[in-house]
Amino acid sequence: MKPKDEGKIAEIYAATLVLVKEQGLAGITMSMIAKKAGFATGTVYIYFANKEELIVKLFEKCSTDYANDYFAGYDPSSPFKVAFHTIWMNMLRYSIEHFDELVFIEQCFHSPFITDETRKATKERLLPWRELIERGKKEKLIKQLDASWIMLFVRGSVRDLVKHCTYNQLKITDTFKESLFEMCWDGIKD
Amino acid sequence: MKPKDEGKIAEIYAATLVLVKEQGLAGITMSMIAKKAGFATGTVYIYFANKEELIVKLFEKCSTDYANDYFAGYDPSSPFKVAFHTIWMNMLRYSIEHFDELVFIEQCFHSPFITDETRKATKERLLPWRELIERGKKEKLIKQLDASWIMLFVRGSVRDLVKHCTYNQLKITDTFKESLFEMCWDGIKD
DNA sequence: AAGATAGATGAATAATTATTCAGCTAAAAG
DNA sequence: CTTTTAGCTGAATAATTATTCATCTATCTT
Repeated sequence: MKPKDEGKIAEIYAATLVLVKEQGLAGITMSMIAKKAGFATGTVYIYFANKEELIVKLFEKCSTDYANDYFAGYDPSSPFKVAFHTIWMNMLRYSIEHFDELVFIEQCFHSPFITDETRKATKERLLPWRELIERGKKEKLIKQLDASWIMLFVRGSVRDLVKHCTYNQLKITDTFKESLFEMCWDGIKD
Repeated sequence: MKPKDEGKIAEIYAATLVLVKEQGLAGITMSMIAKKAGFATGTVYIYFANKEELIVKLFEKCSTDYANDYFAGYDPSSPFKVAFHTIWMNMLRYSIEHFDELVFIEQCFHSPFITDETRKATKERLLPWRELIERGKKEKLIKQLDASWIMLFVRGSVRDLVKHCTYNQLKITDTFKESLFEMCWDGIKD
């Protein structure tokens, strides 16, 4: 028997992400995905039962990758600002390097494919980030605002900046990154 | 002869916005729109040649309304921080009161319906906002960063916060608004 | 090396959705 | 009040897209 080529799943995912970035979730079809990935339409159905399963599985993959990346090198015992900086930079790096995944996740959030439970699970993966913010509040280093607001303030500003830079093909330098960090930090610090 | 009921256009628009907010651009059909608006599918085609025209016209309407609202009560001769506050509050108010339009515009940006020219035109409507930021830089009141970055920093943070509050049905109080404003302001001030 | 099994193909079919249109209705004009 | 015109309807049709499947192919097993 011929073994399943698991590498094809990655190719299907990659093709889907590129197409969604270019056309949006509303603009993609299964045959477009197959063509972009370089094989026949029917092949996609060997790996995924249908379009919905493909989208949902890709969403879950992106969502967990995203959360893992968030906490790379994060040491909860380090000083607050250091820890915050680590996660902030991870967030920025992920947004830049996996821009198509960022767009895909965002589009899925407003689509019939993703259920409320999935949405909730996605948020829960960022719990350590929330806990860090709470710690910053306790240590009186940042403003005494709801942790969600702080998190959204930070993420929202990073996201829109990365979008702008990506669409306008602007190189994001280290100096630029530190300037952005400073904006975020100044915004939340006590 | 029977006159065209121009009010129907508004009903079609409203139905479309609600559906896109609930289902995303990928999840809506012409019959869903007609049903939601309360009349027959064919009627939609009396007012719009096809689905694309409907989406594009609605996008343009939302986009101009948005830009107009941005500058309501804006007096360029007032002190920088006052002017900034006015526009910032307009942005927030619009995002809250016209949340479905916000979602719709965002979805359209990543869709096959909107062309690059339309995207560009949308940005150009916010020119006075850019000019205000440049003025703030000249007056050394805000950081010497690219005006686009400042604008995106502000808009991104506001957008994600409004999304969160809307989806979680949190009431946005005046105190809350001023707290958010302060975060933004602290982030960009020199 | 031959048989067996599961992957790969892409044209055929099914399902969904966009769009049309023949008949119907309401309002304006005369 | 009648005519006329254009809006309205929703079932019918066209177009698009998802999904299947008969056939072919590659590779594993013995």
